[in-house]
Amino acid sequence: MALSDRKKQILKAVVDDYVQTAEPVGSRAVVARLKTNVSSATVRNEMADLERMGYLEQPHTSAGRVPSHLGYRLYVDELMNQYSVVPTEIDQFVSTLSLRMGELDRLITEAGRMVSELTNHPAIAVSPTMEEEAVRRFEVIQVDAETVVLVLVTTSDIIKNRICHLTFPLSDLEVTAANRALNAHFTNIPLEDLTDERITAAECGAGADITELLVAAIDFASDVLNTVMRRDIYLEGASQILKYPEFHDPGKAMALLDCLSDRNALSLLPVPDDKNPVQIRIGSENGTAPLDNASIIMTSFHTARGAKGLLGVVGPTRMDYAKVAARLCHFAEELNHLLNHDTRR
Amino acid sequence: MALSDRKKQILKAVVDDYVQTAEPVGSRAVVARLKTNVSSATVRNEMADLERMGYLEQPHTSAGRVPSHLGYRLYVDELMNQYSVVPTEIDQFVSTLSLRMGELDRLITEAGRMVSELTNHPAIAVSPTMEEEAVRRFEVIQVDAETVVLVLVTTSDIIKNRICHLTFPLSDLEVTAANRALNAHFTNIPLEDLTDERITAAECGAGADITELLVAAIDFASDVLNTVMRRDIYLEGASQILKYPEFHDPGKAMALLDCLSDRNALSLLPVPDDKNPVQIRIGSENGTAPLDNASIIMTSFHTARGAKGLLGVVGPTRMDYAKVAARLCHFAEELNHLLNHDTRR
DNA sequence: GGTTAGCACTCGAACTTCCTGAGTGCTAAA
DNA sequence: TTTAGCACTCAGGAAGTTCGAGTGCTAACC
Repeated sequence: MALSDRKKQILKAVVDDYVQTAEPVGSRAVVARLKTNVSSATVRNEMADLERMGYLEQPHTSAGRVPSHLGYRLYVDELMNQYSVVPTEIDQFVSTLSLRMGELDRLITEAGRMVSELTNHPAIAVSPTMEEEAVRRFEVIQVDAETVVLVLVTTSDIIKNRICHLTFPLSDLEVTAANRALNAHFTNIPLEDLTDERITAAECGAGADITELLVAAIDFASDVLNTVMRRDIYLEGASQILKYPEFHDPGKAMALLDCLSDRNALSLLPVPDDKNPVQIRIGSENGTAPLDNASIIMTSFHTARGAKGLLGVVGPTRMDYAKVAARLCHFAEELNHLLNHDTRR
Repeated sequence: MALSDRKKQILKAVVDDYVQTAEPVGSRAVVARLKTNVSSATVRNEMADLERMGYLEQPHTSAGRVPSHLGYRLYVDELMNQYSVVPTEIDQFVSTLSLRMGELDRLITEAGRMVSELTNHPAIAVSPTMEEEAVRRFEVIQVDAETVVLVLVTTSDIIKNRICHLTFPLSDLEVTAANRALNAHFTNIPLEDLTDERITAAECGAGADITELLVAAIDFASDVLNTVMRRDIYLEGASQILKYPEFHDPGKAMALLDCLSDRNALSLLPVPDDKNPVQIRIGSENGTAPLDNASIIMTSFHTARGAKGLLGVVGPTRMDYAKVAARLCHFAEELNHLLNHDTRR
């Protein structure tokens, strides 16, 4: 049973009005917002229909109507305006971020921070990962006799390092040997194959006593792969949620923030795919109590190596979906540009 | 004019009670908390004195008393109990953090996260820096023909890296030359001396066309030094503030969080020194409106190279100073241990 | 002198009651 | 099918009331 065009217009008007005012919308307000010359009584009848169909709700008899989750869903899927993004915001986003290129972790949190600032919502950022990650390149850098820095580059171009104090001084030769051994035996193999036997094997081939260094390096590598493959999730601009009257109740606000600050919050997020590059999850669709009055919009971005990260926002169900989704899309796009073309700076 | 011992005991009782209940404290509650057998009337007289002296305040005539900032100050300086920290908490702190050693940035935020969790307050963490920072060591690592990773270690052992795509392929020889040139000409000189003239000079000595690489490296170095010398400030567990009734008003909570999320929040923080390794700033002592009802406790930690970072918490003025300060001290101490002894893992 | 019992007084918090007005649903006419 | 009209509902605010925790003061007491 399809909705008449007028019903859709009325639903759209209700959502638009409610998003702006946060107050239940009455029939007169809808009339004021619509161009057509129908009376409020007509609108009332239509609204009663929409309520019966599940698109609107009434907080109490003598109040106006509020969109239901179903109403928002229809709005998001069919009705909402295209929103154009102000270029200055994009500029701001790009110029702030281009200062942080090269430090991937920081870039992600910084992107979250900007998104939060520019959308006025708390932002969620998830660091990019690939399904299978391995070490692509090892490097041992000697800082002083007993100190080295271990650097490794992963398959998806993430670079990590660790400073490492040894109990024995190392010669140049040993450093070179370690370098060769590490790159020969421990690159391009998956995490689970970084075993002790391999270390022994590598060591035999090296012809120098560098066990300590090798062990440290492999230890480091497995830490890194563990960390990298465990996607990190960042919540930025949490306090923004307090701007919205639906979260003025500190209990609700805390429940929301706590559940998103959790390291396992990832499982709560909708993940965009090729068919839906922007995922919108509304209220109870989130499937967990603290998020019942919240909506989440997520997009993805990817690094040059194809690792996929996520970027999104949380807000009240009464969220300006059009505006926020549009911005988010643009930001993700710009992030892709930054990550893929302009790698030097 | 010094306070009598009994007055001090009464003040202490008021603070202790108020910290626990968040309700103005009446004379009877004080009597119940004191061991001495004085009547509530006596306590009332003393409390009236304490109010006249500025240590207590009365929200309204028919209510109990609340400590003033001055009262908290005296409490903190002279009266509060020594608090002993539960070892399990320290264990938790240490074991979580030891997983993150070697990534300094992450370590700091993670430390903040733990502090916030274990104290139930939002935590502030400031990344360590030295007054003067320079590059101690450069390394150019070739990933493929046109791609290198630049790694540098700063004076205070911070390690940063950047991946760098060049327009020309590089030979092994050129990489070695660049390495040598960078370490010969650009280590141990302060940020402001990383000038173009030096690049030209270095290049002449190198005997190979590696300008592009050198420029990129120096560019990177100055970025890093800029970033590193600009102390970064992290606010973790922001939502904790909502636990406290004094910040149930979303406006106040937001004002507080916004002012601390700001990148320039550093100037608002008390900085511990040798004489006061734990700085406590109470309410209006903070000198800015959004922090009038908040107190800040800060301690410092330092890296092996002596760079000093900060770790602290924010809370309502009605904060359990004894408990929080004690924990914070222990955490900072453990962080020092981790950073200075146990660098390998 | 300091300490205490007793008492009148104060005033916020919580609970009523009342009123207002926005908004509804329904009916009957256009 | 639309509209005007009207009776009805009910949240939210204003005004009034009560309740009780807590005070300051006085006068007696040690």
